[in-house]
Amino acid sequence: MGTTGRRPGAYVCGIDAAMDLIGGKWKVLILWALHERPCRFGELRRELPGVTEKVLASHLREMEADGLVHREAYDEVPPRVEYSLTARGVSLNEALEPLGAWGRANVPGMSPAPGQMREDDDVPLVTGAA
Amino acid sequence: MGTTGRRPGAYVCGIDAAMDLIGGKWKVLILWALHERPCRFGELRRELPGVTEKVLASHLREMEADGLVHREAYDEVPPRVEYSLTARGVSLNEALEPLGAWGRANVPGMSPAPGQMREDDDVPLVTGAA
DNA sequence: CGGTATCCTGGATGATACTG
DNA sequence: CAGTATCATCCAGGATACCG
Repeated sequence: MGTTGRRPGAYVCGIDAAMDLIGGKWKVLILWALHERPCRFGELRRELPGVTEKVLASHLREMEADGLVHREAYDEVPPRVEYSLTARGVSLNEALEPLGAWGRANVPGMSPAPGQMREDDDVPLVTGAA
Repeated sequence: MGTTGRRPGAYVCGIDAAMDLIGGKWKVLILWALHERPCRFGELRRELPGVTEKVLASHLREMEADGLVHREAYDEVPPRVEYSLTARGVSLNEALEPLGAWGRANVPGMSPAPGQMREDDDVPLVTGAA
């Protein structure tokens, strides 16, 4: 699933183990969107400009299998499904924090034109949770 | 270069910006190895079981271009080249710390058989650099 | 030793169409 | 709305061979 293709328990260090869970092209963005608020499938799709249903669904299923995302299906008509982060997902997101900060500080092309940016770029910076 | 293919400055958040720099299959491992000590090309190759020269060279060139790795070529016979981390590389490595800790704690298949593991799994945890 | 030059492949990603 | 099914594509990564 990940980027490394090193899945079968042959990880060299914790980082590439974690990387395998977020290696998908949209996974950190999903984590990101979901950490804001639970989202329905369609909402999520709108949050991630350019993702296709197939890929989104597939990523979501993988992340669910990895225990990062919780899927709640309501048996209604029309159907409604809500995705949210599990505690594990939240903690992963927090572990990703410093990397995000580093990227914001060190990667050019991050400074977005005002009105063009996602304001939610300032994150909680929690340290107490899992 | 990265995993996202979102390079041209169209990053959604700092995390995927950073991810783009470490998305290569061996990049975090290179960062990892180099944070231990500067390495020659051949050493590096031995550190990363399974990497090919082409890919290693290519990753190294990208990381050099990204300002993460410094390449020092000594004009000797036989040729000698030493790779080391730049301050930027060191700081990225540090930003990766929490993710590594998360992976070690949360991903099964990480608990290595004694003697099979890399003991260098405990890292400096420096906070003052870069 | 420290690479570069080619060719090739798998699998992740994308496009499109269809369904309960 | 929330997906699944199929087919097409792209390219990072790998294999191999050769060079200064």
